[in-house]
Amino acid sequence: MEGTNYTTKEAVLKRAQEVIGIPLRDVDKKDRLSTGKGAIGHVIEESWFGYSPNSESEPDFPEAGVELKATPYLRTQKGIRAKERLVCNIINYMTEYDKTFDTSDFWHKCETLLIMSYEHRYDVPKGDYTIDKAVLFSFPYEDLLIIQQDWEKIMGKVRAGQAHLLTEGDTLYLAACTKGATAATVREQPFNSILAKQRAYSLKSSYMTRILNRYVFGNDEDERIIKDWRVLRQMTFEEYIASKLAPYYGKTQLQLKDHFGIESTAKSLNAVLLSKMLEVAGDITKTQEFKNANIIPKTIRVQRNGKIKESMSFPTFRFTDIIEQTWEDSDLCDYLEPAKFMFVIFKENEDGEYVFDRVKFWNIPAEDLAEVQRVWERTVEVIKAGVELTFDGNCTHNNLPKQSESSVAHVRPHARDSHDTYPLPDGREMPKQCFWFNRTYVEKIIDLR
DNA sequence: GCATGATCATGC
DNA sequence: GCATGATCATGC
Repeated sequence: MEGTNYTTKEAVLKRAQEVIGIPLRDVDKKDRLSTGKGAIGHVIEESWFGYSPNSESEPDFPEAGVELKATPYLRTQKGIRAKERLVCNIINYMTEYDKTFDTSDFWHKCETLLIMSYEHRYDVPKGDYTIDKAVLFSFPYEDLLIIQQDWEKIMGKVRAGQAHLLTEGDTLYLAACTKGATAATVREQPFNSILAKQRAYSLKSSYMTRILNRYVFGNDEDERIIKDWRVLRQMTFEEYIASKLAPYYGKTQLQLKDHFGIESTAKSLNAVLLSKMLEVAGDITKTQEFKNANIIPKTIRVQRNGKIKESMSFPTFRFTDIIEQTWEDSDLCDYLEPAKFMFVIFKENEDGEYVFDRVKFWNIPAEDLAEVQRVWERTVEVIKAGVELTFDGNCTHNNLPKQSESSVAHVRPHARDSHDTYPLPDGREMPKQCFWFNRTYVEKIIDLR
């Protein structure tokens, strides 16, 4: 049974707000709290609103047109952050593709959300948790335009017979995340006999962080890149960025510096240049669009010989953490799969100066993510078995996955020096390491080979 | 010339 | 003090 006792948005919201501050162990009548994933949502639905959890295509309160979502957040030094993506309904590839956004299952179910948020606290029993906020959420129009573009992109792949190639990084705010008992849960798709992973519509955790800050906690807005959202009726976000930057293609770093009157050091120069070109006052990575969509800018410098000198690094990992993780919930997968990279490409000219060539938006394709997974799993194996370290009098060599072993990724040190270490599970110390994209793989991504 | 290990520089 | 982007040094 669905939440039929609450037939208006106001009635739903009123009831929701009455649970604020009550420890969940006092709310839970059916001893649901200990049941793992989704337990808190179930407690609210069953014990507070008095209906059984459903996974149908109707919203939880059909007459009121409201979908209930209990969602956790974290308090960090940098403020409120969503703990995870918000997962909505499973995508029925077979029926959804010939709908429009307005008639889609997603919009039917999630047009209005009742967001009930609670703080996730490690080492605190779930019974002590309380719902802290309950708000009705409708998507602001400027976000909705991007979400519609995201929906079209997802359906574009389904219509092209590529549902099996969907990944979270394809889109900006609304994503198709995997959902199923195991990674092997698959479904049919309409234009290809290859079975595709079961996926659900989801709001990226980066976008959820924004919703929580702005609409649930009422914190200040970050600066927007797109001041007048109506441009998104004419073009996609990526096209807009490219249109703003294109006039500067072909200029050297020095010319751009002069043009904008910047006196900056090498490291932050490119970030500052980007901000100027996009007419953003502050830090480009702090804008709404970049934060919402998890866009990670990376500068790539192409040498005169058409090659890239260096591989691309990612955050370091702790040996003792990584062996506790599975690939699906690993830090690396969390980082890479939903990320949208913005490569800012400079090319060296005859005079040895770096010329702004272009930007390229990119996210990792499913098959390459699978290769990263292979490298990651081998890394975990080696660490679990005990890394072999040999000192040749100069350098310490190891047997973690090397660049020569994969076409995509490898593991290498990323530390201040060889004394900047993390402990191995057996107690030995090893210089901090991280995953890197192979130099040659980056060259392939930006069409150099 | 390139892979691999090591380290520097900057900003928060 | 640390994370992160960037780069160097050595040996095959």
